[in-house]
Amino acid sequence: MAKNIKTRAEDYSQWYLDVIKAAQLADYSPVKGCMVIRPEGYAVWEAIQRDLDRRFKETGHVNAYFPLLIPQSFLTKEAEHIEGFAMECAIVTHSKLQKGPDGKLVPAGPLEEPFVIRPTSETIIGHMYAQWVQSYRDLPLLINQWCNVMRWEMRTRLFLRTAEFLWQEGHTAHETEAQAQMETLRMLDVYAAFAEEFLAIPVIKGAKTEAEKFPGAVTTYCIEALMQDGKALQAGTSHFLGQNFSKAFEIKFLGRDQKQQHAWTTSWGVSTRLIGAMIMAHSDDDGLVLPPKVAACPAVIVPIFKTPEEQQKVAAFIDKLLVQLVGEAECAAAKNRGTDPALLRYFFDKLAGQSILVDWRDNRPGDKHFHWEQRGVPLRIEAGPRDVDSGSVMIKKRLDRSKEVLPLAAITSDWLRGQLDTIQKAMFDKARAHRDANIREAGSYDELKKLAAEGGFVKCWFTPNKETEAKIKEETKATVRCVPFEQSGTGKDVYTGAETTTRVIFAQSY
RNA sequence: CGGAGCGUAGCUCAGCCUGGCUAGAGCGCUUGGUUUGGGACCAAGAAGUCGCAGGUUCGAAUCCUGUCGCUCCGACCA
Repeated sequence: MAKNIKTRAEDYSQWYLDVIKAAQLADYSPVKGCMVIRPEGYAVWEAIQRDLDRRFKETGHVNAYFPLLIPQSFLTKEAEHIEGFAMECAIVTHSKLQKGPDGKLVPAGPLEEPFVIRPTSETIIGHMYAQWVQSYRDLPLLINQWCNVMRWEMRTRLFLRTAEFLWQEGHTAHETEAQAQMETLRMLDVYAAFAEEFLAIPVIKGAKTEAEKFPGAVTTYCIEALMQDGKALQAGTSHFLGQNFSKAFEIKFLGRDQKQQHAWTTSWGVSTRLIGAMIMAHSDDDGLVLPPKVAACPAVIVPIFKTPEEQQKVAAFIDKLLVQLVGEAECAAAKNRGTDPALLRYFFDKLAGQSILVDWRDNRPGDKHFHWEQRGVPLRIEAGPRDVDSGSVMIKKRLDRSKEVLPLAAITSDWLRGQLDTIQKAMFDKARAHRDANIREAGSYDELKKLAAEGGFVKCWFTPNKETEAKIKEETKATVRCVPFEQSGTGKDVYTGAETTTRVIFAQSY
């Protein structure tokens, strides 16, 4: 039992923070609501970026960068958009600091037009697209950017909601409505596949209701995940923006019909919130559990020894093990990287940025056990004098705490890949089983109230409507997380009793 | 932004109510030694302008006012 982590049953919120702290994923910053993402945490973001970016390229997108500062006037061009974001904008109003009468620095050089720090980039990108799009031949325009954005949140939580966060935002412009619609759904599929295959988090795809959609969108689609405490978490969104932004920013082109028309645009994004989702979906009372594909270190080798003689003996044994896992060339290269000799890194998969660590630190084996366990490393390979004598190693799995003794010859790179794949799949299956066990149906409003209070996804017949949703939220704390794509049949609206063809998922959410 | 709680060493906290010696403990850290297959032990040592700013007082970690930050609950949101 980890002594620095509260259990989920004791205090779920504290558990979440303890896991982050124990794994050294992030730290608080001196600025309210902001966080420092530490190397262990940033490695998770890099893994996410690497895999998602590949998926974006595979769907024909290219990366670019648009500036942090947006002229304030841009925000006002789309009415719904400004209404949605006005309350959480940070504004830059001055260009310099000067010493005041009391010697303290005060802002000086007020700007003629204040800049808003991007809460999202639809406006500035719309402005640029208006210049870049002249003809139907310029379309589609498929651009993504990786950047930070700022939303002045009142209540923050590490990774799940911070004032500044990292994300990617894709912005596309199309010739026809159908093409933009198709793009919106295509990227939602990319997100869903990514969440399930890479983060091992099962998601439900669907549409947001009018009340929950992105300010300025015609339709917002989302992937919704269920956390271990029964709360839902929006893991990604994809917006069909119609012509709202192209009209606000004059993104016009000469069509095939020789007439000027407005482009159809989309935008879609996922953020560092995914790291929070991953933590809450998989971790346990002992700390972080990383899906193998996310882990920068998928396996750590822990030598066990007492005397210098034993250390030498074990070192020779581990050298053999490493040759089997990463090859001789990498073994030689690893020793010349100038990193901490007590914590050597051997690249296992350079493209995926994954390396195997060998923990030669002068700690006790028990310390190392907790160290790597709390950091979520999927596999531990232990080798001590007894193992050397028997020609075997001890394999310990983070996910289920299982132990297994295997002959040295069996521990090859293929074996490791196989193990990691198995663990990845087991993690997804486990999360899906939890999710499925927590989807329940409500036939009446009383039942919805009861089930929503218990947590989990609650399915029921319901025709979305802003006023009713607000009332239900007030009474149950639950909101419509999404209107799933799969729909069939009819039933009685859980609130009004009227016949409806729409089934939705309610849940309390993050 | 409303309600509640908390800010004292890197971490967890005691001391505050009832103001008064040089501000404490455990863990962690450093050094030395003994140890080492699931969070070792002994010894020595470093480390704090008691969140910050005012005020009351001969004297403030302690009382008062303000302010900032964190956590939880609510409203808002990726």
